[in-house]
Amino acid sequence: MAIPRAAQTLRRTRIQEEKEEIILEAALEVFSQRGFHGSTIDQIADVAGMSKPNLLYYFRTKEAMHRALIDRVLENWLEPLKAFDADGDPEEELCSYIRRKLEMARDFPRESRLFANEVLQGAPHIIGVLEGPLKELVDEKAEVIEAWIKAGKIRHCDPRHMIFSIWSTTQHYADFDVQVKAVLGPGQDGDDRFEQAAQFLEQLFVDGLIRPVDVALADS
Amino acid sequence: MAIPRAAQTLRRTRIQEEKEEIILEAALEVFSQRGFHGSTIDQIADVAGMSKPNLLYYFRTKEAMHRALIDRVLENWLEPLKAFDADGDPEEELCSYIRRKLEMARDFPRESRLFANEVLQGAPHIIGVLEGPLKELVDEKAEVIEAWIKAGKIRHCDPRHMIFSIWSTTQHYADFDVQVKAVLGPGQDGDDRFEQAAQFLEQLFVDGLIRPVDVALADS
DNA sequence: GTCTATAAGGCGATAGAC
DNA sequence: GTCTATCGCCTTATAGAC
Repeated sequence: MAIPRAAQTLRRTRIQEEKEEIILEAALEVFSQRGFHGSTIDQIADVAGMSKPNLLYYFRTKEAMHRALIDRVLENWLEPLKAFDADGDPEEELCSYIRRKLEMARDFPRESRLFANEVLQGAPHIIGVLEGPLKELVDEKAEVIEAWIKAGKIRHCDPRHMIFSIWSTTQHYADFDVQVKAVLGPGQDGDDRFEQAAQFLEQLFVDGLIRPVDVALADS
Repeated sequence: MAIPRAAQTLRRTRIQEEKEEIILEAALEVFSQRGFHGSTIDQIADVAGMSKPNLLYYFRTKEAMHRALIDRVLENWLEPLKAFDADGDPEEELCSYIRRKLEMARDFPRESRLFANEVLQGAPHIIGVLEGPLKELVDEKAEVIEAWIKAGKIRHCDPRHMIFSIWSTTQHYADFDVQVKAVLGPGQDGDDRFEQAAQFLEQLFVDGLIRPVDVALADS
């Protein structure tokens, strides 16, 4: 028996949730690859193994599907930055943040590309998130970094641009994966490039932002 | 008088070139903002101030327009990396490359987004360039950097991932401009963020890759 | 060279049977 | 809940007058 639409947002059956899960998984696959405008409901229906009208039974419009997907993915996406801790050791926190972000680029490239596509095209659906929750989160973490600077634990630098540089360098391996693989050539095994990236980036950020402050220059 | 299509590629009149110029400028505006699939010929025609059939007189298909645009923009886009010189001082070369790339992000953000859109969606139209000319160029520059490393002029690191990190950090300010502006907030005047980025990135890369090798740690 | 008109097909969304 | 059929719009591309 059909359940009225209004009730769906309040209480959903297990089956409904499973179907929505399948649809959103397919939507992630398609939206992340071709962007919102480049994607069609047909493509998503194909991937989901369902008919187009059936998809539109669960999500009334293409936009609703996209919005639901964004909402669903956004939480996990911001988690690494939230985990950034003021009490920890700066070098350890920095490295662990880089590592986490690289792992996400490796394990959840579609999520990264979903947001990249969105932001690249002007972020029409999430501009509110960027100016609200995201900005507040960055402001909060920027204060942590400022405190480290004032305490002499890391070099003086602009905390916000430091965060940008971590975002860009790590997400690059998800968003521009085709280019990375093309430039590195075919001699690579599996996920080697992520290991190499981790090593390079940890060195870059640690030596660039931390080491010169409190560690004497000993070995090369 | 209509000139046969076949002749257009061989010899074009000034007027034809000017018209094509206008169309490609409009195409850049639209394609860079919405990606290939999200863009319509109508939108490009509007921006160009011409009728849709008129556009299709100069470029027979939407794909042809896109291809011509990519070809046209690609040359300038690779120039900064080509200018990377083995004979120069590593610190100077590195800084000047970063500065150049940041200037391009500031002055030609549409070109950056055009490629970002393309690569993000799997680079269907330029995969050949990535695997051919781009890879070769990077290979060549990687050797320069390797030579610097062996000469003890910069720290040991992976040259290709070093190039990736410069690309990603600088292009971030073009491709994700909306997000950068949202996070930095409204208190910014004009292009301040590019100045801040230049300062941060030069410090990061110089201290992270060069200074520890041959400069004693004196001042903080 | 540029226009209006239109063909041909893709797409989002709905109708209604089951 | 899921299907087939279809509406109505948008988009690429062409035809043909000027």
